[in-house]
Amino acid sequence: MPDSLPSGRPNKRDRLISAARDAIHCHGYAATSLATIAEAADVPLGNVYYYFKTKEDLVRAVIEDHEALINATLETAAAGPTPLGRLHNFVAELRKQSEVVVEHGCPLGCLGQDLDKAGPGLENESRRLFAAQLLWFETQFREAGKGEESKALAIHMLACIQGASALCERLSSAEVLTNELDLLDGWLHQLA
Amino acid sequence: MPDSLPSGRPNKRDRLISAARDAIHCHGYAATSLATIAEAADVPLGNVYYYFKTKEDLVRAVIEDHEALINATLETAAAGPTPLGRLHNFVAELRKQSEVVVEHGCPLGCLGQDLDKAGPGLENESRRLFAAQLLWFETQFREAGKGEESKALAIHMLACIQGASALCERLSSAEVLTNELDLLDGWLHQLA
DNA sequence: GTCTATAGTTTGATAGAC
DNA sequence: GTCTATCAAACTATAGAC
Repeated sequence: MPDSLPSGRPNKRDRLISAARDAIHCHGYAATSLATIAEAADVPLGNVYYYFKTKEDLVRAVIEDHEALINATLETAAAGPTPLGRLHNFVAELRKQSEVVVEHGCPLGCLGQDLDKAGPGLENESRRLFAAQLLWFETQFREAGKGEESKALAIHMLACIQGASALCERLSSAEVLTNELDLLDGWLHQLA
Repeated sequence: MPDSLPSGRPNKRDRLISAARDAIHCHGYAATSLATIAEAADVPLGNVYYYFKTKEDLVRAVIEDHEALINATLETAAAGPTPLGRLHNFVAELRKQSEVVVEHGCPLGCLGQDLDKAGPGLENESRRLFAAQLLWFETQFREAGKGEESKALAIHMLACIQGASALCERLSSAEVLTNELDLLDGWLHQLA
């Protein structure tokens, strides 16, 4: 019988993914052991391998989880009348994460670097973390009439977000992130 | 008798630091073993501990090496008549590193994240990697008459560089980096 | 200063009882 | 599906001969 549904806590598979996501965000992929993840998820170590054949398989599920989370955020931000307004909405969503970012960095950005450094099985997965964001940004810019420039604008916007998040963590200053997001809002305003 | 000076290759200590710097840049701190570093430096594993008491000590020496390298780059860029011209010079130096960045990311940025994720002994060392750069940027902006705004401008410039480098590696596109550096040059020009 | 051998621990992964 | 016990490999670090 399945272990989830109306009952108290999520099933073991989801608990493992969630625990892996958090541990990898805090300590990095290479430094996070399956034992740590299993303990945090309250699942016996040997049982992990029933749900995920390898550590690589588990992090692949974590990537999918991140993709679902960012897609949900994009859907939230999509509730706005104008394309530039929707981009402002997304920036507003980022502001809510500043406490997490100052502590452990951007979840997507950190995992992206980890994947680029990881072995040959994972090194091409990092672009997936940013694909949805980039496409959504580009779509908004295109709808705002930016034409062929839209893709470059999307990349620039994501680069600013990633750089601001990295520096925010490195300097342990949430103000760094909020200041840079202010600049981003100003930049968007100027594009109108 | 010392193992360096006019002879062929650097002494063992410097070889270890250089090998550690490269391996950590390629594969990350946590995933890089002392055995790998020792082999690349052509030093027996047991001998590493004569020069560095722990792996942490070795990465601390790598940090100092990075600080020396970035200081040398800043000195090169400092050869210019105007402060904004010197900032343009620095951007020009960054352009020369685009092949390395697209392959393994910004050496300072990657190590910075690794240090933030590492244990309590290293997590406060990452800001040292950026301190010299930030101070030098701020000095140039101040000399350009930007006053109290100078520090914020320095942080913004470094954030743009770091975000561009990260996305350049993530998307395996050197063009991402060069495009963003073009924007940075344009931004500096506009500040004049 | 240099190097071999190895201790002691942790890791990813498996076997097999229930 | 679940869990204990454990393997084989890799790791940081040390001991001790030279």
